[in-house]
Amino acid sequence: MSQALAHIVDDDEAIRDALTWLLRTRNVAARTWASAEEFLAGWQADFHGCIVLDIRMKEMSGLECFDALLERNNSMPVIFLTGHGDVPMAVSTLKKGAFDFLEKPFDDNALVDVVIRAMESDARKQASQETQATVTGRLAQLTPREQEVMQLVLAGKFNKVIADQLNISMRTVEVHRSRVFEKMGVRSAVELAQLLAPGRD
Amino acid sequence: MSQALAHIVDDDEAIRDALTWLLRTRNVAARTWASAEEFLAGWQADFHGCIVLDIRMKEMSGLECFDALLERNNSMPVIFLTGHGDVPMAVSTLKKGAFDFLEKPFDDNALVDVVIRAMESDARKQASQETQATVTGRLAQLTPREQEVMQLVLAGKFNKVIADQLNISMRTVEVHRSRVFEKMGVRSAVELAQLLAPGRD
DNA sequence: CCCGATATTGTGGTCATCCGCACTGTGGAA
DNA sequence: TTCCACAGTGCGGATGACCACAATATCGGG
Repeated sequence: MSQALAHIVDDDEAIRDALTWLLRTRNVAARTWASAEEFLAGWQADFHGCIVLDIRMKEMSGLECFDALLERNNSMPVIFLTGHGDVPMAVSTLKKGAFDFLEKPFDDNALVDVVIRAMESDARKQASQETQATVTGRLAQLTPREQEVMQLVLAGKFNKVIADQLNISMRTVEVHRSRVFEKMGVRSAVELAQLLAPGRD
Repeated sequence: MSQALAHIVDDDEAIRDALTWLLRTRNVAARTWASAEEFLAGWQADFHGCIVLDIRMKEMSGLECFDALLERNNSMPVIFLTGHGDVPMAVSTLKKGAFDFLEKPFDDNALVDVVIRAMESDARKQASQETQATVTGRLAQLTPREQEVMQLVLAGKFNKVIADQLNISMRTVEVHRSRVFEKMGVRSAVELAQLLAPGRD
């Protein structure tokens, strides 16, 4: 997994260097990209940290870049920088999920604070997504029959009822049930319910 | 429970009348308030629908009114209207949870669409909050001892272990456990776990 | 053709759950 | 003082969950 980085996307080298220096003095690792196209080309799904995105750039704008990232299911928080902001633009980006929207000239410390909050937010999201991925992975290891039985167990049905419904014997249900618990890493139906309740698929 | 209303808060009577008419033609019930103070005085926790809030008003501004509503745990979505919007203001209100932020002059149909989406959003939130309130209410009906036993049941412990831990007999645990299921309206520990997993207290 | 994964079933037994019935004790409210 | 909610306890039985041991059967590869 790649390290958490603040990705600075701006076509002005002076700004890139200034921001990088600013963040480094606060112990925030940064990487710079000279254009939206370059960033999108280098972007990978396992990137973590946050993105500082200038809106007015040559060729592809920050807004277009943001839309492209949304389509790729980017998970990193995006902080917009703009010189001539207008309200509808700010509103629409925030409603689309941007983390913040700052107008130049901005306060150096304020930007760094926002970046740090964004990176903390991403770290939290990442942690919960990883546990979620573990659960999903374990679910994938279940055979079709086991998943079927699991659903009925979660519905609170007795083994006897499940057996009737699937036209199999109680003993077979017990075997599947046991394998489900084993593969999912739980030891009771209660734990299973708690594992699957917050964030179903 | 009160009906869903679009609450229009603006000190300009012409605007209030225009918005009311606009919404009525699209079958959205509206109620007007001539100032932030008046609205806050009349506001009740069981209001539902949405709030259309002008920012620049005599005496208390829309922003101050919004902050007051946040402190009262208002649940209705707030749509800001402003003549001379500035970006930081829009950003900060949206980050504080405002539903939208529109600049005058705005498109009539666009505003109505936003109001309708806001009211739909509130209806959904209200529905989930009501089921949550039901659960919380039932939890409140449990005696302290019953809550204690419930926690241990949810931790997946056997009645025997619970009995040891609370220094009581297994039979007593069974009685409490049974009462918990009865009061919470479930028939198994699995249902209980599912009821309490999404949104703990 | 043999192997592994999947699905299935039975026997017999242990442990846990759940429930009705009967009973004790305490502390606060009417 | 009487009534009631709350807490605690024992007995015995019915039912469900779980497990070790033991098997059969299908299917897709290697």
